[in-house]
Amino acid sequence: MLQFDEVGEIKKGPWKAEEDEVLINHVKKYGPRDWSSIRSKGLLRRTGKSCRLRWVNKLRPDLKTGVKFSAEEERTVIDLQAQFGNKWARIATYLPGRTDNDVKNFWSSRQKRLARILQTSSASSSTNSHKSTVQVKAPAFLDLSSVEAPKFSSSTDEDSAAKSQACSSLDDNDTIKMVPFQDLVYPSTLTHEQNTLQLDYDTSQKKLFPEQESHLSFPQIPQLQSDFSLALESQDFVNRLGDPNFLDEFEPPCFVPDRSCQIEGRADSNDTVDLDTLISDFPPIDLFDDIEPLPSPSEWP
DNA sequence: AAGAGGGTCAACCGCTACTAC
DNA sequence: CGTAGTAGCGGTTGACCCTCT
Repeated sequence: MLQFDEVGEIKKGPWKAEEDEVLINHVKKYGPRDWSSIRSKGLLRRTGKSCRLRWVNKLRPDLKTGVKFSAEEERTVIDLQAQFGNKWARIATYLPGRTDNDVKNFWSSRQKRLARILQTSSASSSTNSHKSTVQVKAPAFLDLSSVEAPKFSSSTDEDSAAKSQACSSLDDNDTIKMVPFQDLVYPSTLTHEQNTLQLDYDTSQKKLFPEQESHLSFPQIPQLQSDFSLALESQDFVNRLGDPNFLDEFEPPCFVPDRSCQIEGRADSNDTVDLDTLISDFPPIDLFDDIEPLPSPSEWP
């Protein structure tokens, strides 16, 4: 329903096609400026602010309207948000066709989703003191015998160092390399039987990562998953998931389930988390905290 | 089929920065 | 330098749509 300012007859609410047309004509004539003159000339009963917003967010000719954020764009936003914070307008300058409003809405949705998932996860594990178990059902073609259990059950400095670099990622040649990643919690044991990987977590291991105590409940798999998420964005990588020898490229404790795998978290509950959901929901907000800052905008291609 | 819940999007509001006088 | 007007930005809200139960 349209609203009117009692004093100035300011029109609010959704824009009509006729109003858009007037606005577009004004911009064609004078350029994207003098927004308040639109009202003073009696062309529209909208404030200058409202006109500017409408142009910037909806009428600009170069906008990607109705197109979802690509994986590349999502990565860019996550990356730049880690670097710049909530500077949506600045971030939007790196994304052709996207407005600050688009970026803001994307981020806000993502935050809500993450919050909801983490809330659910912590609720599901809150009744369990020190143990949680995650099972990964791998597709038949994966040879789980090639997966070795990590040896992270003690808390020596050596292991701690190993943990800090125990996250795999892809280099330019799509091969796996180890990179520092401190946000992971590793299973105390990893066993496999037929087509199921079982990861047991001893959540009492607070000594190693006291600052990560909040992560020592269920969502360990999402944290591992963040790495898969990065990896799976390489199409070639995805294609090779069907290769029976694929896992041979991985070093323990890394394993890469197929997208169709189901991951079950059993922290005193029977939660089932769909892998695709996890992939789309991660990497976590702080995933990029430990990587080097991006080059300055002038250095961008 | 209907209601609830969640996600997305457009638009507004309040504040700050900038600019002209 | 101070002030008023304007532009721009980030946060928030509400409507609408879709999915699930």
